Amino acid sequence: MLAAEMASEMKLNSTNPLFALVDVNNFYVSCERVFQPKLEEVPMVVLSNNDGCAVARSAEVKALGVKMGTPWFQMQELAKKHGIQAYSSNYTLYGDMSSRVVQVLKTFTPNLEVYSIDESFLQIETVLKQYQDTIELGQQIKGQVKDTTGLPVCVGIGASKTLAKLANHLAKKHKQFAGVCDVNAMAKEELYQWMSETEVGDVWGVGRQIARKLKAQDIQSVFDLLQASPQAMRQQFGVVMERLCYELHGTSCLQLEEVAPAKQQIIASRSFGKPVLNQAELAQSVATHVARAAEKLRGQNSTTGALTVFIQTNPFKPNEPQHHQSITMPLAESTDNTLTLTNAALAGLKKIYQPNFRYKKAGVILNLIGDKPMMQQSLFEDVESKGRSAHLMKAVDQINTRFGNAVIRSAAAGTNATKQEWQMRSSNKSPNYTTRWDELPVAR
DNA sequence: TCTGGGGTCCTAGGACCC
DNA sequence: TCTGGGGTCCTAGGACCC
Repeated sequence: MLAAEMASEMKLNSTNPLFALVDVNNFYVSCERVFQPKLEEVPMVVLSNNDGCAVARSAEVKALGVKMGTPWFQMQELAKKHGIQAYSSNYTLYGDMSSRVVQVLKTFTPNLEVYSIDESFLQIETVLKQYQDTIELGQQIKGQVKDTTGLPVCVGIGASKTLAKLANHLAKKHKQFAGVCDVNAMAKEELYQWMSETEVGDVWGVGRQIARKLKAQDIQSVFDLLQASPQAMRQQFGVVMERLCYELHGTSCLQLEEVAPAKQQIIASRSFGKPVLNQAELAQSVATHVARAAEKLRGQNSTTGALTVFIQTNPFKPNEPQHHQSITMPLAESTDNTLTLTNAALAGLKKIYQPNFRYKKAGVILNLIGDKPMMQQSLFEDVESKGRSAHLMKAVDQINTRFGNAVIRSAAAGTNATKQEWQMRSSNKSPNYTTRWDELPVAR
């Protein structure tokens, strides 16, 4: 290599970002263990709402082959055989522990993105000079978090977020890394070796579907994916996949997001422990969900212009009659008022509720995009038989009965009605089409 | 009998406008 | 009335994440 090239490469390296991903091991399980040290080494799981399924597994349970999301009732025998203990989840506790971890991480660098309840990305190239090397920094982070919170973490380091994720995966899986892995400092040959031993499905952003399609073309390992042309991957899977390929090559495409953007939607929903058969009980649960959602809404200083209510029967019981329905209620003006939202939600529920179904889940969604009233119509019932126009008409009818002068956005989309028939009025200032039911034409 | 609760981004394709 | 290109806006649905 020429001196000039080397110099330019050095310069490039000095400004290139370096990411560390800090991830708590078996987060929920580890939280429980902090407060009950006797659970250390005990095979255990933390269960979802209603103690339905395992949402966290200790290392011992993972080793037994128990998958994430396994229903608790399905692992009864295994639990008995291996003495697996189960705990109900305590999200308040986990949230608190999570922020303590973040506080510790912020003492290393303010350039930090809280990615999930148990993971943060740190941008570390600027603070590196205070340490011997990246491994030293990683070990310091790991030690500090453990000393301060009692929680075990692994640290993965790489030139892109995707590589940091991969490094974290290696640190978790292979003991010889002692919890800290830097794929950036690795010799190329070694990295490629690890990559060829790691399944392509383990890459951040490659889910089940894409992994299946990749494997069908004999792209089995991360290394195989690295060999593929990003352009070809884009052709097949889209731009997200292309970015992912570049990231694997060490070109950072995904930036650190230090300020969490405001949510675009807020969901509050729950499954019922046992089937619910009447509207009154559904109403009660919906009201609770609205209250929670409204709290979250105020928490981020937003208002919402529309609210979706949905109710569902149990999809795991295909032999029972299924009823999945939702309705979006536009609001006269954007609000964060619990009472207003509750009234709209209950009115919506009244419209979609049908007796003689065994309901398993209810929830509400607040749509916040642009703070504008927003309509999303999705009534699933009878779509096939009635066709789309009839379907839409019914939706419009339902809303209009309640609101008289309904705000309908894009109501004409997907129907056979022409522009003249619909006579929609719109302007740039008000992107919503306002119309009345009695002005709507009959769908053909 | 018992199967979580959140979120995001992207694409395809229709309606519409000029 | 027909044809058509270029562009925007919108929704549904798929795929992914923890």
